Amino acid sequence: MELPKVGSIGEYIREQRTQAKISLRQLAAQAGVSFPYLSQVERGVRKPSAEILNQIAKGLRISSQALYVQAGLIDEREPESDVLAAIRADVTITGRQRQVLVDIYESFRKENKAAENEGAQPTQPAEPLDAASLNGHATSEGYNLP
Amino acid sequence: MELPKVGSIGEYIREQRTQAKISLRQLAAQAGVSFPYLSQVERGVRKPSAEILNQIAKGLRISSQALYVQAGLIDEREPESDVLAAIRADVTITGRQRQVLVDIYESFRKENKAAENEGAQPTQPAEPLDAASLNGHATSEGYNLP
DNA sequence: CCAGTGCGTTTGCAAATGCATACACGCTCT
DNA sequence: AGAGCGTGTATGCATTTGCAAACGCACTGG
Repeated sequence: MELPKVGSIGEYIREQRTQAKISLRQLAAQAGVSFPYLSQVERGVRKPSAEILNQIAKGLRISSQALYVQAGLIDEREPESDVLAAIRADVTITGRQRQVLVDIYESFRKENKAAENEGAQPTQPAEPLDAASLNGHATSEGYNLP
Repeated sequence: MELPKVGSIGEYIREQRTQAKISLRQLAAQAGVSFPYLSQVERGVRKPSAEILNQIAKGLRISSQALYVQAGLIDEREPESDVLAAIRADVTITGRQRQVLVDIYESFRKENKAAENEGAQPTQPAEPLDAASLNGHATSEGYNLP
């Protein structure tokens, strides 16, 4: 067994960045790293240290552990905590709210899977979500909910 | 700001090692790193990369995450809700999708809390997010909070 | 007494990280 | 035509990682 996803950490970061629709420099600024270095990291030229990885995770607003798992730095013995199970087990929300969350999550999964199978389609496949209507700019300013 | 815990990771490793009653060289061998380097790491002279950390964790038979937390590489905020933790740890959705889910969930929580205190009076009738526009079919009937 | 073995530490040194600077390309104005 | 601003990329260089080899110290036993 060779290591399948050794270099995938860079791809993953770039994927997350482009999905978030922020530029390399923006992410670098938010993460507190230099943009040329981030570029090299995304292409697998350089392998970032844990600190850099952590800061990138912060800049991307994703969990550090997700990055570590992708980088193969965590054995991921756990079945990547099931979101649906957690939602169903939550007693602080109503049944209807639960249903909304489940539906949205599943639709995300479905569209992501569809995007995968589409291969490299230059045009953005169906814009999966009107996230802009939720928070406007998720990137620069902090998001605010009423 | 965050410089104090630089050496604590080394202390932690050494603590774990002595507690396991194995020598520096033994641990180095099991972890697949050189013993001189491990010595430096334990005294805070060198700061190991994530890979080394992961291997040391393996050698110590402890969870990688414990080490990362000690090294300050994982923020380990309070347990939060299981739902949020699961969402943040999910690698199958994009950062923006993640943020949408988090926002929706938090808004649910907030409104529920407001409903508790106010009795049955909807404090803010304006829906914080039109999640229905995200997936269209998910909640055709809409979801007015009780 | 001092060879043999274990321990942890120090000492160079190749290789890598991470940054600042400069570069090439694309786009929009005036 | 350019100037200007945006993107991502190559290059030079200080700093650091991480290792192999050599070191000092304590304990054994032939």
